[in-house]
Amino acid sequence: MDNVADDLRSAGLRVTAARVAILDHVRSGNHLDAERIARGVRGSLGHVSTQAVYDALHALTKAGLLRRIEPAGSPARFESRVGDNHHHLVCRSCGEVADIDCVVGEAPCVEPSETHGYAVDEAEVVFWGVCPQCQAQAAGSGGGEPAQTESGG
Amino acid sequence: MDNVADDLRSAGLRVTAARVAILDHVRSGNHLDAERIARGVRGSLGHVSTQAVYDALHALTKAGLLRRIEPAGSPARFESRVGDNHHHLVCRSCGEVADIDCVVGEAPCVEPSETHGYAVDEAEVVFWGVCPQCQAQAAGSGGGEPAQTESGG
DNA sequence: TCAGTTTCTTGAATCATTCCAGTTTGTGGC
DNA sequence: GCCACAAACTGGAATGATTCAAGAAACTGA
Repeated sequence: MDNVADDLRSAGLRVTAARVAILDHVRSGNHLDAERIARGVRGSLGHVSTQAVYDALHALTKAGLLRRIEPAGSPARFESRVGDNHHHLVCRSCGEVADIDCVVGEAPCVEPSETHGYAVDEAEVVFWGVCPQCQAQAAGSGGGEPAQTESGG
Repeated sequence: MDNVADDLRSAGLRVTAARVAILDHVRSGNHLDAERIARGVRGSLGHVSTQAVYDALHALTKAGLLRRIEPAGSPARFESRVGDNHHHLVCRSCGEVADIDCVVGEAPCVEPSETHGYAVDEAEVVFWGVCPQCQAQAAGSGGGEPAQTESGG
């Protein structure tokens, strides 16, 4: 528990109950959105304002202790695995997010063929699919309705 | 111009002035957001409700005539290049989006190392950087403030 | 032209997130 | 342990993108 406080300190951030709880919460249950984090933190601290949660999340993200990911069509999520440029697997049905290690080592991902003059500093890869649970549910309900299946491309 | 109407028809959509104008507009100026599209369409048709624009964009996207992209932190954008699974280059400073052909052919992009049981059907790659214009501006203003530089990973 | 269905209009609502002003709390020095 | 300062938190309102709802208008095929 205390290493959380330590991490905050070494990142140059003040150690407050809210921040400790938030960081701890994100570390124990990864890829949570702001609301879920707020709820969890309130469960342990009693009361924390929404604003405090957003503020802390921004501070932690800026300090490099959290990483913010934002899959299309769902609110921002936060994860504690920072530093390695891993990628994500998002379920179209339930929105669940899973981590994936860099696809082919690392170089190919960050080396676009034409940069159009852009100064590229990061490559973000998101795989879209259906998670095992939703697959099972869809199969179990006789091929029901797996939320949205836009079949984009 | 009429091939737009044709495309609508062959996609099973009714041909209305709003839809023709919207599809035409997106094709001429790519990667536009809903508001910009609405403004442009109003410029040619006089008046179109915001709702009609969103509705048409959804219909066109669902029909496969448009593709919706949603870079983190900016409103949804629409592009007319569908079918090929190309990727995108997004400017951190101004939000501008550019197309990039698939990085390494196509296979590596859609083949994550571990799928965690997910049924993966699409890989989305977004390169983050700074566009030439914003680079020039930043250099011109003596290294000013290029919006946000979160230095994520 | 008629009927039926789809699409558009207007207005309000929703959701995630941010802004503001004032109070509280953590931190370092004494 | 106490003080002062800056950072963090509270409560409330606001913003921006998008969606919902109900009724009017337009498109399509007969």
